[in-house]
Amino acid sequence: MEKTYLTVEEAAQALKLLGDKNRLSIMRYVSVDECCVCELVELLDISQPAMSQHLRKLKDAKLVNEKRKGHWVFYSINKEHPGYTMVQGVLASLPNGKEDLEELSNNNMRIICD
Amino acid sequence: MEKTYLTVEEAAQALKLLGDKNRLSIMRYVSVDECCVCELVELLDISQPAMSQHLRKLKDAKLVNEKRKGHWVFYSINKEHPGYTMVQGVLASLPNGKEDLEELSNNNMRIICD
DNA sequence: ACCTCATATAAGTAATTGCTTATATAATAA
DNA sequence: TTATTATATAAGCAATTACTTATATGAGGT
Repeated sequence: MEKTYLTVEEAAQALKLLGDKNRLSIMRYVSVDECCVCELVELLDISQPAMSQHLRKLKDAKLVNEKRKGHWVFYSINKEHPGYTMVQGVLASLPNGKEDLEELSNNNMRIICD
Repeated sequence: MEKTYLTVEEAAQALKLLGDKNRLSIMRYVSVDECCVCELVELLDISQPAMSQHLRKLKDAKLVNEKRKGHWVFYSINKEHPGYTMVQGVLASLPNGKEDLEELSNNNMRIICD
């Protein structure tokens, strides 16, 4: 596996997006499992439009994938992004989002959206 | 060596600073060797006040150290920063700044400032 | 067709950003 | 002291940011 580099511009563009605590948390969660918008709203405690706007930025930068399932739209980390390795490195220095997602499950809050 | 985590806020603050191509390049250079302001101005081709302002932000966040030597002020990466490991991970996905610094040396441009 | 739910978009706004130009400070040399 | 050099700071400004509220879209159920 050959090591490939990002340009400074590419890296800076991705890092700028990660340099917001809400978006960084979104990445933390969608790197564990795909999440629907309402789950992320629940986890981060921000408004639905604010969440939608953050997700659009991440999607425009191709850092996340979008997938519709009926009413819901699920987002997941894009492992094909050239900066994926860098992003994973960043996320590795943060506590894993898995616990928070499991807590959502335990409270039967995954995909409630009511 | 126990693994320690950053908070999302701590990481986001550091990443926001890295999310600018000029500051990211500064970090790229000062991680290789300590650099004086005029060298960084030469390397990045931005104005001296703009450089000074970027350095102040990095210094305020303690991502870099400052050291005076006569006329010159040298900056170097702060290995004691809690986010140092994360920063190194980010820089590892970029081409090393060493070549550019060596080119400066070859052109006898290190600490000219004239 | 209509209603509801999940999500997206639009428009407006206050705060922040990264620059510019001009000036101040700090260190050394004459 | 005065001059020179390296760097920092101040003030101003256009662009960008992250939110808000209001409205639109898209999918499913009745």
